[in-house]
Amino acid sequence: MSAALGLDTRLTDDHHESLRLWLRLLTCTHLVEAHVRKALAKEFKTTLPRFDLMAQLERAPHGLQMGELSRRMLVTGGNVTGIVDQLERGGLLVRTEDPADRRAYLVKLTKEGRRLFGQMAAEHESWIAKLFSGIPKREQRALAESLTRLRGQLTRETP
Amino acid sequence: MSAALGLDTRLTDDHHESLRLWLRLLTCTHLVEAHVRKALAKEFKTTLPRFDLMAQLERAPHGLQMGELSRRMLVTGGNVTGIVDQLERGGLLVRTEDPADRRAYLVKLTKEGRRLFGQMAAEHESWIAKLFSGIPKREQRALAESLTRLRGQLTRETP
DNA sequence: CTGATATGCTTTATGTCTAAACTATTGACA
DNA sequence: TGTCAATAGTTTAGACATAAAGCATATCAG
Repeated sequence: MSAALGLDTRLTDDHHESLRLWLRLLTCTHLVEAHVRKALAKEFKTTLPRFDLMAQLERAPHGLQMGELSRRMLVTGGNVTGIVDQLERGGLLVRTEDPADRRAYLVKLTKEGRRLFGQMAAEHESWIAKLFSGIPKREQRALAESLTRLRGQLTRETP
Repeated sequence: MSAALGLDTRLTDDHHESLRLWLRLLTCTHLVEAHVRKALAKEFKTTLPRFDLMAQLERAPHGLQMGELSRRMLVTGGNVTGIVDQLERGGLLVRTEDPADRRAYLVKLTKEGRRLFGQMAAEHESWIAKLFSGIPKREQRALAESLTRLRGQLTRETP
């Protein structure tokens, strides 16, 4: 945690401004991730990737193809296969045939999956709110907007 | 009841604002990470965690204990063991005895490790600069400052 | 000095992630 | 229509990550 602090303080040169920003991004993300991962494990015996995948499905009631899940989660296809396998074994989602393409599945939450995700999402939101509670809402909004521009830049840069 | 309801919806909005910020952070970090990971693999046949570990050692010429590496990199000790093993096998660092504590090592870059890291760090910095080049320096600085406050909040929140 | 406890590191079991190779289906096109 | 590249998904091998248990050494209280 004092990790990037040491590195950052050394990078006072203006040429390193981007590098410093990147290290801050990385550190903040890791800190939040660690907190959420532990909370999900403790409270729900589950993991962040599984929660993430369920969150994607929640927003797509008609189901998503594996590849679409992969793109939205920014992970590779093989990875999605494994996570879907586990959630399917747990009865939280199902692979259904895609009537339009016999190579593809449409992955959908089960009723139990929706029920459980509802519980988890509510808790998750309150964890996040608490973690960010020391930052004024105005600043949070400004941060989010800057990051939106950055995201646009990054997706244009790396298609 | 209606008073509580109004408060509730306002809190929920705040929650969503934080959640939005968190998702942006995560997405931007993943995009940059993916880019850097691929570049490190392609140009130097190495990985981000190894690069990261070497970066920590570079700033500590007298060497670092495994546990200190673990704390600075925000990962568990067992993880550091594996990465140090690989870099040691590759001749890029050495475990030396800690004269002050016979349980501990001091891990140090070798001359070859310093040489290689120098090359990688220069390239790495230019990749990052390019990825962030669409964001004005002034905005980058503001972003980094906001993230510094957030980092402070997070390390206080999750000790 | 001695025993209890804490610390530094490694090992193990499990889960996540990538890249690359593989199977099956689709779709374009000559 | 027959061919063949592209696409959807899975599998494989290997690296990274955690938590938890284990071993060796330090440290401290009595």
